[in-house]
Amino acid sequence: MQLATWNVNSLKIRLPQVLDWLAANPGISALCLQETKMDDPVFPQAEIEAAGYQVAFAGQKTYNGVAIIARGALDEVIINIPGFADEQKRVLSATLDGVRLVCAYIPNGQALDSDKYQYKLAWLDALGNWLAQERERFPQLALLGDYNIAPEDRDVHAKWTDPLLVSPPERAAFQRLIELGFCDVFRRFEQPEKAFSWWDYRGFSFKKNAGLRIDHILATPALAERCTACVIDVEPRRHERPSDHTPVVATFA
DNA sequence: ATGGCAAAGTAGCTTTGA
Repeated sequence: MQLATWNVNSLKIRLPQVLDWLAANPGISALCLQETKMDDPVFPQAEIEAAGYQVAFAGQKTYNGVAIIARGALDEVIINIPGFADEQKRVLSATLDGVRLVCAYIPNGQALDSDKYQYKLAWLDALGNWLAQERERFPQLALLGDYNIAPEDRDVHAKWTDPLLVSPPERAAFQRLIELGFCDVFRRFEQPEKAFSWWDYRGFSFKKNAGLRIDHILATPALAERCTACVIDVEPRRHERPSDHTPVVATFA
């Protein structure tokens, strides 16, 4: 089983790239998308199903929007974090072959003095509270998405000066998930130095590999022990008109 | 200190992202 996450920064623009990537990677069991940026009535469900997949989605125009594309049936689909009032469509959960998938687009935060930063921290608190329960209901659970947090300094290129995405409260929120028992499966394996999942569109950042690792796959212990590989696939970032993020893929026995 | 790039909404720009 292969699980993947990709912030596509508009599915309207990126749908052909998503379908091409799935065709080139036929072993993918589920692909979690963030920033689809489209309302449900215009979601390209028919095109995705025609390619041989099932899909669940929770859309919003302009901002946010999440979806899960899967090879099999997606059961018990839930939108957002239960009990946490949120206008924004940022979380979508479903069960595939006994594995609970949580697709999340964690808020960016904009700036440390912004209301959006406080929203981000409150949001992460609610996510942690909820997942503390979900991991009991679903021993095999993966949290896949754009976390908008670079957990450690090695996940950040040397020229990054903005405190956002690396601030102690943001990293503490990530660490809390680790303390709940979730495993950053990427770090279970030896990885190249300067492995990033996002590069700014500006200033030839990708060419210079000036990026951040902010897209992650966290797994409960029972699922993490099945993990045999986790890689960042930079190929789509080389494409014409790419998303600024690239897919992260984890393989499970 | 600032812009730089891309996308969306909407029609000359602004807002947001990370």
